[in-house]
Amino acid sequence: MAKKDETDDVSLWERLERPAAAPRASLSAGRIADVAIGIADREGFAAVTMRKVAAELGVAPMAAYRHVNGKDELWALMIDRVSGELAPGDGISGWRETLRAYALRTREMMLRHPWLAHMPAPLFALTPTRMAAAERQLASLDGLGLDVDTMMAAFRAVNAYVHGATQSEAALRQYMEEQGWQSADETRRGLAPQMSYLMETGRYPTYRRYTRGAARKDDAAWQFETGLDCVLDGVAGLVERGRA
Amino acid sequence: MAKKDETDDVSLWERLERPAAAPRASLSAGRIADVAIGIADREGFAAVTMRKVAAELGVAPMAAYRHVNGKDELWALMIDRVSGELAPGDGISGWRETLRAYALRTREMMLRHPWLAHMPAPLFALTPTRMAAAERQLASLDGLGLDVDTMMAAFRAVNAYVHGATQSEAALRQYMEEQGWQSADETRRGLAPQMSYLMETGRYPTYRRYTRGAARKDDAAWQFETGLDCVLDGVAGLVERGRA
DNA sequence: GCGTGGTGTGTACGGCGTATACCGATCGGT
DNA sequence: ACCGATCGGTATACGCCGTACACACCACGC
Repeated sequence: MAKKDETDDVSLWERLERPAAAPRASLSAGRIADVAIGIADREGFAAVTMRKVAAELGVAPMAAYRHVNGKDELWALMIDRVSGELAPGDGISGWRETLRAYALRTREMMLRHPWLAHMPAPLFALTPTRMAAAERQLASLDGLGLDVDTMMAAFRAVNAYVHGATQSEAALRQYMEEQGWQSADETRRGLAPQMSYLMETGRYPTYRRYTRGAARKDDAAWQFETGLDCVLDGVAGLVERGRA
Repeated sequence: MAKKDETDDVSLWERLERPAAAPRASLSAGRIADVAIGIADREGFAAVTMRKVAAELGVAPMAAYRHVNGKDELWALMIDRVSGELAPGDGISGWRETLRAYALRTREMMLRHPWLAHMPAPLFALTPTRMAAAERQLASLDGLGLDVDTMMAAFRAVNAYVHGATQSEAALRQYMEEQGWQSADETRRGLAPQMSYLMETGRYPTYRRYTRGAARKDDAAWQFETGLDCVLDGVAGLVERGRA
């Protein structure tokens, strides 16, 4: 009965909040997730293997399955753990400041853990730590005269932008690391063989003008914040119209 | 010499544009990619296997490797093929109409092919068909008084939003399909065990209010377009300031 | 007629996720 | 103080995966 069936039936998160349940265990879902996060940070998403996690814990490959139902659940745990880095400090007030702070911290988190870009997206919604972040952002939009649908749409718009923008930035960084490229120039040199064929077709004149003449081409933070402020300006419009 | 080394050295895209190179082959990179896309559409991202693709082509597992360097290259091909569905029809004019049309079509494309959400992001940048879409969107922002950096930032902002928003929508749909849930109500019922524990903690009052009282909770198109118009409003601000 | 090179095949290797059966230690009830 | 139940970790095994490598075939230019 007890634990095995519990692992099947009860929500992962409910199980997690009963630390007293297993005092004589050397493993725990938290330790497993931490080791997995370490591997992912150091060696990339694909290197996270049930067997490698177990090895790093000095334990047989199957041992982890007593605490985690499978790889999917491990992923959910990794996301939840790492999302603890999201909560911004005190002293922020107002919806714009709140959403902006979360956006910046989300970007930092995803750049610190580039493997997040590979995670199946639905997992992102349902972990408790992520829900807490969502709650705080939603609450900052409360009381401005918006209906709940519009509040949620605004929240989602900002977060969709942040995820989309940071995913491509993180994935590029990770790709650079895999290839051993250290700088933007080195990357351009590495990508040149692929790129030059495309550019020489003459089909992409505007794009070409950008690669030649842009001043902020390598300033990822500027690009991110410029886009972010666009989205926040749009939300501000929504808020004004809602207030009226 | 010839083909094997060529497969290693020359860009995939350059190879593709020489159809005359191999007249007596029964396979081709295009056919392989099409079959792979079919499998991904029907059975999901994880079901795309070199072996399964080969089987569907009635060919030995290793045969595909004569035309495609490995699974990564197959992915790039799949993305490029499917991106042909992006180009919007005629009769659109102005940056806002152009960006909006691409956004809507990108969403439709990603919902038609939910496996796109699982693709490593850098591949998205460098395929010829995607570059063509980028070029057309960038060109629509040209001549408005924006510098190239700002043009690119605006383009990226819209596309980041579109990808982020549609990824989570597509991933949710795919998850529903995996679970056999057909409707929004069925999904809520299926998610309830996970959800109710979280909600009953009382930590997410605003979120709870949304799940109870929202009118457009299941209108994904409305949510997408509301967010999209936010972002476009933000870009409009950028354009106005650039014009001044 | 014959080498040559492009195309598909067969075999094999190492790694993966995980089902299943197992074993010793520990605990609750008596 | 005992004893079954249960829990944490183990050992073994299966069927899949991507792909390296050596080989067989066939069409062609000479």
